[in-house]
Amino acid sequence: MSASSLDLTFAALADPTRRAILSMLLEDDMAVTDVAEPFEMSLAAISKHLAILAHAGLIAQEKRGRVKWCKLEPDALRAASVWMQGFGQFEPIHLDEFEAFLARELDGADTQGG
Amino acid sequence: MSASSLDLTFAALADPTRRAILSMLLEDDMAVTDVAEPFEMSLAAISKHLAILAHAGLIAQEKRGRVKWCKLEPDALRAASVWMQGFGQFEPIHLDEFEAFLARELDGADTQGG
DNA sequence: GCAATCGTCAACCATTTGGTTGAATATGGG
DNA sequence: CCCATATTCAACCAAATGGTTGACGATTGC
Repeated sequence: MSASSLDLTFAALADPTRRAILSMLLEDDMAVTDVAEPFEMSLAAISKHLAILAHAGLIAQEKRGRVKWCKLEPDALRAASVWMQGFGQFEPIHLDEFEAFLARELDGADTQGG
Repeated sequence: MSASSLDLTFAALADPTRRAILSMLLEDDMAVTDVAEPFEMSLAAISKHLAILAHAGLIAQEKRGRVKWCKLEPDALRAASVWMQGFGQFEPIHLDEFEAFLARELDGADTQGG
């Protein structure tokens, strides 16, 4: 209970399905059903994942009509990013690296059956 | 099983005790017993936490004599940092922010009873 | 109005997680 | 050698996690 913001953020990011969802939302806002479409799990499971992401502040959900739109809230990553960079004091990061990651992650995260 | 590197990293970081341990190791290498000292949980519990951090590559453990030394491996954070920054494209991060975080985290992570 | 669509809720289940305790395995020192 | 120290192992436990299914409440459109 009452886990810290960092707890929630890192825990949310620890699941590959949730990271894949964030990657999808990076391209465009999506309805819950559309988020669920590429995954092999039930809509209810995706709905739970989205609730976890929303609770961590990583996405915002807005209901318009019967459709609930999900959009990325990248600012929520800043706190965690601050935390991590404080340790590493890394050189600047290049987009290439990030895109390589996304490619590797998406190549498998959408076929997880359990 | 066979969780990805990012899975392991983020999952390891999701626990406040483990983040507190990393913060401690930021200042100096430490023996397992000394790592455990400020916490209210058993040595075995800390030993498990350290194993999780080591498995995620966030620390290295080297046994010299009967003492097992733990040291930070900040490079392991780079992959996760790359991932996160790709989303946020944040402005440069200042050490002040990080230190503020550490202060807030340490002010409570060592009194968690369960 | 009524059926179809969108999404969540509730109950359930298996597995993982984070902790405990007590015994066991090094290792070091008098 | 024998005892203390340092750490892990093994068994156990409660609670959390990630999934399922079926029923349910909203909303839309014919």
